[in-house]
Amino acid sequence: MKIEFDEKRPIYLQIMKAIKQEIATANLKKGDKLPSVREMAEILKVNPNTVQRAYQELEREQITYTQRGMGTFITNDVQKLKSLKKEMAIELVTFFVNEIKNLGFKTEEIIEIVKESLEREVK
Amino acid sequence: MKIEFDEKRPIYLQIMKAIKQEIATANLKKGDKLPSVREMAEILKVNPNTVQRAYQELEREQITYTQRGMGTFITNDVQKLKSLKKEMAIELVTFFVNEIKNLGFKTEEIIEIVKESLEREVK
Amino acid sequence: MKIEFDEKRPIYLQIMKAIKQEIATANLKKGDKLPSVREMAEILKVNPNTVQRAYQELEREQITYTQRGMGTFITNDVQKLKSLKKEMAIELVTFFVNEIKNLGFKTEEIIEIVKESLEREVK
Amino acid sequence: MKIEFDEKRPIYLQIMKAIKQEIATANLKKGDKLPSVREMAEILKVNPNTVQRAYQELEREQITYTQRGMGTFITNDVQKLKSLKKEMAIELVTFFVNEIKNLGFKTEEIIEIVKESLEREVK
DNA sequence: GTGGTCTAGACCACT
DNA sequence: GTGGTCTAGACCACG
Repeated sequence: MKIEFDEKRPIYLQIMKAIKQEIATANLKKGDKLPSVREMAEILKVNPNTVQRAYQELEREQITYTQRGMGTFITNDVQKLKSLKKEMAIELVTFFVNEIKNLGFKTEEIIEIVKESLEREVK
Repeated sequence: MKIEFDEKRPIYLQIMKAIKQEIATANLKKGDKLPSVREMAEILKVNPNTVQRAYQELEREQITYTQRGMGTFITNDVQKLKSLKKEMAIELVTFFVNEIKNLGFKTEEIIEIVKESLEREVK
Repeated sequence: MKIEFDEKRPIYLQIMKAIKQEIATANLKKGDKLPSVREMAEILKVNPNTVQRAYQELEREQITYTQRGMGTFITNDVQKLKSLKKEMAIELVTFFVNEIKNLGFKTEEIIEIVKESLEREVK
Repeated sequence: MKIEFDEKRPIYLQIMKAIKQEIATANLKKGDKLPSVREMAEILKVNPNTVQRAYQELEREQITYTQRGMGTFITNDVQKLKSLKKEMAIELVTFFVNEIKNLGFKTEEIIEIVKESLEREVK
């Protein structure tokens, strides 16, 4: 796992997001063990406390669970994992649609803009 | 002008954004006078320093200009104002496309999701 | 505010609890400002990070809110504050009743024991 | 014996507590043999080290004793077993009374709350 | 080896 | 001055 840190946003949030994306793309599956706090800290060239913070928040969101002395694991609640991808997508899309409407674009225009952007990506 | 502040993100940035959106939707036009720092501060129930900061940054981006003793005005550079809308849209869309791809969605799916979301909005 | 730290339990949890008790006993009321992180750290002879952690968790529980650059305040949600006392009491009592039943005491005995203990306190 | 582990509190303490409760409710009597460390570990789906630790501490508190090659047994000191129940009850009650007073409840109120809670339990 | 907590000290952006 | 984040380094209990 590699992360290009944004420098502006809290690192622990970026770690959380990266892990969530790994789950969304099924690179991380239920029950998978995450690297230990120290390992991950070394991988990311970051202080262990920062990783700890990220793991803690993930656990609070019930995306991971920890077993004393064993490590941190992706939850076995498959439903949770499925809904995670959906939730992230919905949040992202509604944010996007809101913002773009605030700029005064109409429905048809928006579709057009997105298509354009996607084609540009393909190149 | 009313803003629902997020409290988590810098207030001055939220003010800047709101003003830019007013410009994008043509509620604010070239040469329009902005409320004075104090007026705006009172309207938004915010510290004058915060408004000051927002105005300052807007001027640095050459979206506004100030005339001593007269106040702060939207720039007369029409080109600037036009490109503003486009820039904001592009930035938003590329951000969106990047993020949604990171979630593992394919091109066709993305269009579908956006359409769905737009239809939901219409209701 | 003074706290006698337990040494066994996390300090930040003990700080949180102390603040909640201040609220329950109405020593802290809606909108009251808490000492700044640094002040409180000095008062309690504790590292600022530890106080920070306590404040953060309190905010997550919506018992406090923070205003950027202004400080941390008790929530204005009176309902929340009222229910806080009730919640704490209920949690405590149900815990107690559960535990004491697990020891095999019967209803009448329990009342008796509590009364005894209260009389002892009075002395 | 079944235990629903809390995962937040040390497992070995939870095992100790469960055994003590079995004694308090007379499900375990003087001289009774406890399951071997390995058996118990399998029953509770727990690392044998953890059970070992629990048994060790129980022995340190002279609640059990071990005979080499024979296993671990509840002490024959009937006095000890009787006082165990009393001790646990006293500790629990004084803790409860302390806490509830810290919430600002008065003596009469406390009795009332406990009664209410007990009635609710009966239903 | 594992996570959890804490101290010390620092830097930053915001008000 | 305020909260928020981070690093460095340490200690602890647990498995």
